[in-house]
Amino acid sequence: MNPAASPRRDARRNHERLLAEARILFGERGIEAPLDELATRAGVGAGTVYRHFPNRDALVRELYDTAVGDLHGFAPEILGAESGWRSVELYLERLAAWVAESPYLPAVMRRVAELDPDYKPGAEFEDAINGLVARAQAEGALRADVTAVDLSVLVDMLGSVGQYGGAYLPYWRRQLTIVLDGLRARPGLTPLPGDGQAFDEFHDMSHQKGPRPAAD
Amino acid sequence: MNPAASPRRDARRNHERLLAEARILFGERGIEAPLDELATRAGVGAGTVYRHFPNRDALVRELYDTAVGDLHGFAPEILGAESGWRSVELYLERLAAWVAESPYLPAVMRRVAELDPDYKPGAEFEDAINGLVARAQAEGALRADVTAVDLSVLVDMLGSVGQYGGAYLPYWRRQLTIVLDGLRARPGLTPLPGDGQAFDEFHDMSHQKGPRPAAD
DNA sequence: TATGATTCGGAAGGTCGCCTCCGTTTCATC
DNA sequence: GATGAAACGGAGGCGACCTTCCGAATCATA
Repeated sequence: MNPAASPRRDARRNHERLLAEARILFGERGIEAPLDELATRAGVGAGTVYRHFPNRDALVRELYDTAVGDLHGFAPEILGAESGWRSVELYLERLAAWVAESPYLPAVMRRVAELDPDYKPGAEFEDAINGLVARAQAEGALRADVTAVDLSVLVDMLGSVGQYGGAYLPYWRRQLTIVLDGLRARPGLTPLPGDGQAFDEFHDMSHQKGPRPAAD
Repeated sequence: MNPAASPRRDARRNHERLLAEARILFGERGIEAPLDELATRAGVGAGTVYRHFPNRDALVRELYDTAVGDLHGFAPEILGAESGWRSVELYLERLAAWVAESPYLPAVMRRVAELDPDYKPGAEFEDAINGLVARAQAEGALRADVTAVDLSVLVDMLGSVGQYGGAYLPYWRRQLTIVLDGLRARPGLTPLPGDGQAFDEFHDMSHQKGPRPAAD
């Protein structure tokens, strides 16, 4: 077979269908959900799942890569905002909304980190986020003691409502508003305790590579 | 056997040991982790697990009940604070810390809600939390448009760092500080969008009983 | 529409974890 | 320390899920 040949139409359709159903199934039942169930939902046989993804990890990896692809789609709007502060708002809003709507993401990220600890395609965004924070702080709009990592953690926190089955998706922007009010530069802010983390630590954290609570 | 008789000492010890190891194991691998593994970690045979907990759900229920018991321990300090605002601070700090240190909790709560949808022992705290919010707002310290449910959601969000394997546990109080600064009453706050939720909705959300993202 | 290559479906074997069962051990009491 | 009751341990049957395999179906090309 020609390795560069484009796959047959039914193969491509099944591949996309499997990815889409996997996002839903893994979001509902976790990334250990039975692949037989995935086959049923996607309307294919079990064998077809394994032709497209040799094993569960290959499927998880591909979900991860498509998620990183999603991220690229957000960059123009967020970075092209008319002010640094507006970029901060968009960064929190757009990414938290995306995380909230992608409940399969946290588990997928953790699994990928277990498989390939040094695979960090998100690192390419670090400079952009740092620049966005610096711009908003230079405007005097964003409090001076927050770091880009702090904002990224807030995205994960706000997006964590996605773990709750979608019931809270219409409401979480109230918390976003509170957070944004807490990020505005103004007199009398409480200084943030401790030092901000480095991006590497943030990656390890959000992919759960750090120390476990108290394993044996 | 006498139903009120206190169990033998070895039985009580194994029971506690199993609960403790289950919290760790479920926190690391989810509540579907193999019970054989639990037996091994607790240093008992598989049969002993099933004598203490007829099935996995019984174990999950007991973990839930001990967690609700934990909650009672927090009430005196939080409600007895010298001001309403200080109560708000303590509420967010103590409970978020507890959630963050209990990564098994979210999954346990969801499972219990599936098993007993009307079992809501936490409802007894509603009045206390509402009172705490009212007091802080009457002081003019807490922004007027937040509800007790908003604060409870923030607790879950801040505590969600517990899902990340403990790597972020030393750092999340930076985000707590930002949130508290956003909760302070002051001129120029952005009004919170939409209406606050009722406690019933919050229960259903945090136990993931609401609608799922897009199940078939 | 004929042909060959590609993809599909689902049966079936293997593995892993659930849970039971009962001979053995530990505990409480005398 | 002797005795009965309670609890323990782990082997093993059972079922669910993973994964492979190959005849059948579908697609692309002429």
